[in-house]
Amino acid sequence: MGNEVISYLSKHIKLSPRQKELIEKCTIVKSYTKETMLLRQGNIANESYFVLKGIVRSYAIDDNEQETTIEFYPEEQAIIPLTYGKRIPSTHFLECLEDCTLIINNPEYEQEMFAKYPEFESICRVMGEVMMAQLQESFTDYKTRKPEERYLHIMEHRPTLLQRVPLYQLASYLGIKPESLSRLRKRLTKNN
Amino acid sequence: MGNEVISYLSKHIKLSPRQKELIEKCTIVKSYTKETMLLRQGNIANESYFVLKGIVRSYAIDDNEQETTIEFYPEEQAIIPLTYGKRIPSTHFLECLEDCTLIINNPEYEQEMFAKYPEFESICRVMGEVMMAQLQESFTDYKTRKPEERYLHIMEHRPTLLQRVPLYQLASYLGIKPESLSRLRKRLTKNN
DNA sequence: CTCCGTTCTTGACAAACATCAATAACTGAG
DNA sequence: CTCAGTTATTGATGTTTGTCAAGAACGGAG
Repeated sequence: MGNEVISYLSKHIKLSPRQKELIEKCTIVKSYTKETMLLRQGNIANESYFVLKGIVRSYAIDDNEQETTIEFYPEEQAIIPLTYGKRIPSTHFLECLEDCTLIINNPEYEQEMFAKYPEFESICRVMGEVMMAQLQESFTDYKTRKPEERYLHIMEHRPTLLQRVPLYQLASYLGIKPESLSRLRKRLTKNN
Repeated sequence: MGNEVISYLSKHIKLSPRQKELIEKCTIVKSYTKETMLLRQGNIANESYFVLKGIVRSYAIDDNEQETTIEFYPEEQAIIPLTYGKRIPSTHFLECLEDCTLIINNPEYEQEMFAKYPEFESICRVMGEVMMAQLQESFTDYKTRKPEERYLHIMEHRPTLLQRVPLYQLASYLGIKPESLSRLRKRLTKNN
């Protein structure tokens, strides 16, 4: 069951057999139905996740009631809420877009693990660095590309997203209104 | 000399006297003149930094030779390049916009520290989490706000930036062309 | 199958930004 | 002080997105 985490981590660091065993032993897995809210804006985020099956969306609602999609997390993605482990209210929602199977983690459990197995801290640090690099890369991408280019980039690199996610959510992810995404898509099909 | 790092870290975690001593002891400080390139696109990033004095700009140049400013790092900011500690070429430039005094770190030195003082790993992990939260917050801000709102946000929260940074660089940071920033500023002064 | 609510598309028009080109303001070297 | 190079502003014009409104397509409940 924890094999997916191991395969995820192995892409970034070498894990000893002992560490693999450790991870396998310590994962807590839960399942959620579609539309479940894992976290609401304003609540305290005391869990982090790793997606084994399904897809989770992170989004925020601003003062004008506008929804902004921060990220889609499909299989093999770690989700660490912005306010994870802090005592401040969350700025984001976390919603299951499909039935999901997730690995759950929380700060207390984490601390326990760190104390029991010091190597765990290195693993978490590396994992944090990986996520950081990914986040910074998407930010750079976002600033560098126009909405149309961002759409094409997704078409190329995450094509399954289009089948799994409603277009109005994709639009808010791209930073445009649904109407604009619709026209953008029309433009692209005409020019081919 | 390392006092600034301690004051920075103390904002986020409680440091024991021993840890403070440790940090003070282990910092390597260097100075650079204005316009020094700390890192070039395509090179390997084997240093991370903490700004004691001056301001550093991170930017990328895309296929169309367009410059995109990723971030400005003034005093009390940590700089960890996207590709830090990896063997892949950097996607970013790092440039001193003023004469700078920086604390230097590198992966080997880090590892040495981790081995010598295991508590150092916790400190680094927390620091990583803080940076991650900041990054995610700016990303959300960027997606949520229009260029004009982003400009006003900077006016309010980082007013000194306007005195220290050329407008064309600020424009690329806001995600618009210099001409548009110029008009935006004109609009704002007229309406007051 | 029908109906209702959600999601997606289309149209018309306004607002903001991009682009190209010219000029003005500023800065530092000599 | 003068000149050259960089940085900032302004103007004219086109493209893209936003907005408001209406209708089409889709999907699930009954």
